[in-house]
Formats: sequence, structure tokens, C-alpha cells
Amino acid sequence: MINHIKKLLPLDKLEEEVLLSKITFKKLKRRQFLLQEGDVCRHYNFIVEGCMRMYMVDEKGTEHNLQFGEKNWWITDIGSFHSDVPTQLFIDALEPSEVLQIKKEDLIFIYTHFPKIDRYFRVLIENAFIKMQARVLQNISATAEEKYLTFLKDYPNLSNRISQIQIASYIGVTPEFLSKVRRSLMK
Amino acid sequence: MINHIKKLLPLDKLEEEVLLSKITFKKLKRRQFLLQEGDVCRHYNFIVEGCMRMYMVDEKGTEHNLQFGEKNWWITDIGSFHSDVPTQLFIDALEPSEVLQIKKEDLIFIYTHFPKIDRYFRVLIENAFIKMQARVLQNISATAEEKYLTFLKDYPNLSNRISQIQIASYIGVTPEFLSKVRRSLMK
DNA sequence: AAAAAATCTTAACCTAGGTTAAGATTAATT
DNA sequence: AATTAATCTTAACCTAGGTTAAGATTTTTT
Repeated sequence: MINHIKKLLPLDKLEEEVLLSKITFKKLKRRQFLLQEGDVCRHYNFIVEGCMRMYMVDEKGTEHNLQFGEKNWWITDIGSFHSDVPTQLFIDALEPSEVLQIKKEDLIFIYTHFPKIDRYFRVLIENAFIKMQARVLQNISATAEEKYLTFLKDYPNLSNRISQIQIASYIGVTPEFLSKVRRSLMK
Repeated sequence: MINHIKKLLPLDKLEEEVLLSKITFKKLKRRQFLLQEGDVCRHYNFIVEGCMRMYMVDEKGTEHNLQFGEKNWWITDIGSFHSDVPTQLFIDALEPSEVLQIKKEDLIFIYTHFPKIDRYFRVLIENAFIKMQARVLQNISATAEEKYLTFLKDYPNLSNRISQIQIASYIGVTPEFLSKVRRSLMK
């Protein structure tokens, strides 16, 4: 994580030490939950190994993937985290995974004492926002085929690791229809 | 704008003065553009009067509304603004409008010298991100009727002021189909 | 106040994508 | 290695939402 942050901005020894001291490590088996509906999201989670997803389950029991995450990605329900409100989301591991966690009070401590790290997290959110915005545009304007091709382009690593069921759920179609789309792309 | 910011956090005289000194005022007629495809978005825009929208135009010429804004809302293509990259978006006025603008270098100056205002803009983005996330979830999981009802609930003021064409474009259906939805809701 | 432009509705017909279900393939678990 | 469970595909049929076009209504502009 430290190395990842250092790519965006160099940290001095003190900043590095403080960050390290506030981090806890967690190992997750395949399918194990990091967050479940009704929980309050208490941590920012940084994935160091594996692959995870964040999703919602509707009244019919269908899962809808909001986000994936792999090595060097953050995965957190920011809404629940900041408002201390129970989440409607789940986060679980698609593969055996390892995450680093920072608690809210520690994060706020770091924000107030280390402006450089504060800036790092701001840029993080700005980028996440820009991506979400692009995704909304796709959602309201593109066909399933276009959405699928965009997914392959944006997440080439992920698309080999995760099942089509997960991809279908992310772009908002059924796995059966995604299968049709893929066939028509092949010929 | 100052009053709006003050609701979220009290400003002292100096902060208020600096903000005021960096702001420029702009009046827009109905349908006038604040940003067009190909421009680099150079300002954060705060709406003091009127109603605006930000949208994309696809190859077929169809408009897709990404965001509306009314009094006390910010409307800006953050992606283009931060990367100095030409935008693919348009911002124009749905009603005669008035906006306050802050240039990028001034915003950065304020960020670095006034942590309180810096925090205000961070919260702004965090909230915008959370809303976008909720919208993606709706997009991939809900029917047109559900999306329409959510829009009415989330933006009760806007839904009386703007045309159904605009609402349809925001939720990602044709105006004709939105008309069907409304009829079936009325009975 | 009149003319022009934009909006809203309706209806007939079309299509992208959903549903159900079954079989084939692959991956996970014992 | 065998069993179980999950994934992927296919196909027949269904439905939410799109398309085209025309008329009625409302809003803007002159």
C-alpha cells in the first residue's frame, strides 16, 4: 500500500511510519464477507492480494455488482463509512484475498496531520467519481454489447479472472444475454 | 455561494474575502452554453439562479443528461477540469441562469491556504460520488418506472421545472416511453 | 396577438434484452 | 479421483422499452 501511495506522491519516513502504525491486516477466504447489508462500514479497505466485489441484492434476490477490486485497489462503501449509516451493500472475496484496513478515526487523524496523504485520498475520490460518471453515461446511452466491450477494455486483467456471471451483473444484463452477445461478437 | 458554504462550515472574514475576490459572475440566456464538447473545462461553476444541465451527445445526435443543477448547486466537468483534457460534455442553461466561477489556479490556491474550504470541496465530491454510485445501482437494477419515481422523490423541485424530455434523457429512456410510464402510473 | 417552435400523447409495430429450462463444460470440494 | 456445485451455452418464447409518425397542447419568440 505504501508503495502504491508513493507512486502518486513521495512519503517521508514519518508519514510512512504513521500510516503503517494505523493499518491492520486481514485474510479472507473465497466467498468470505468483508461487509454485509446492515453493517456500518467502519474501514477503508486496500486490497493487497486477490479479487473482491461490492454489490447490492434486490428484493428478488438478484445481485448487482457495483464495483470490483483487485491488488492495489481500494474497496469501501464510502456512504456508510462517512455517515455511520447501515449499508445496503455487500463486499466479498471472489478469490482468497488479503486486505489492509484503516479505521475512520485513524484516517481522520491522518487527514488532519498529513496534508500530503489527505491530498492522496482526495485525488482517489475524484478519480473514482470521474469513473462513476463515465459509467452512468454508458448506462444511459450504450447497448449491452458496447458496455461489454468497454468493460473488457477498461478491466483487461479482471475479465480473465472473473466469471461472466459477475461481468453480466456489473454491466446490468443477464448472464444468458451476455452469452448471446459474446457469440455474436465471435463470428 | 458564501452563505451556502457557511451552512456546511462557518467562514471567518479572511476566508470570505479571499473567496469573493476569486469569483467571477456570469449571466446566461436560455440555451446558452457554459461548456461545449472539445473545450477544456477551466472553472468550477456555482449556480446562483436558474437551472442548467450537463450532457453528452452520441453519434446519432441523441442527448444524454448526466446531471442537472439549480440554485446552490455546483456543475462542472471535473474530469476535464482536473486533467486539462478536452471534454466530451456540454453544459447549457435550461432557464435564464446566473453562475459564479472559480478558475483552477485560484481553487488550488484556496485549497492550499484554507484547509477549511479544502474540506468543504472534499465533502462536496464525496457526496457527489455517493449519489453517482446510487444512480449506477439504479441503472443496473431498476425498471424505467422505478427510475422515474426515484427521480421525482430525489428532485421534487426540478421535476416541476424541467420537461419530460429532459427527465427521460436523465433516466435513460425515450420521452415516448416515459409518457407510457406516466399514464400507467396515473390510473 | 400571431406565428413558430417545442412538448406531450397515442398508437401500431419492432427489437434488445429477459425468462425458463435443459444439457454440456468447467471448477471447487470431499 | 470422485462428487458436487457452479458456470456457460442454446433455444423457444416473452416483455420492457424503442421507433416512427401524426395530432393536440403548451411554450417561446416575434
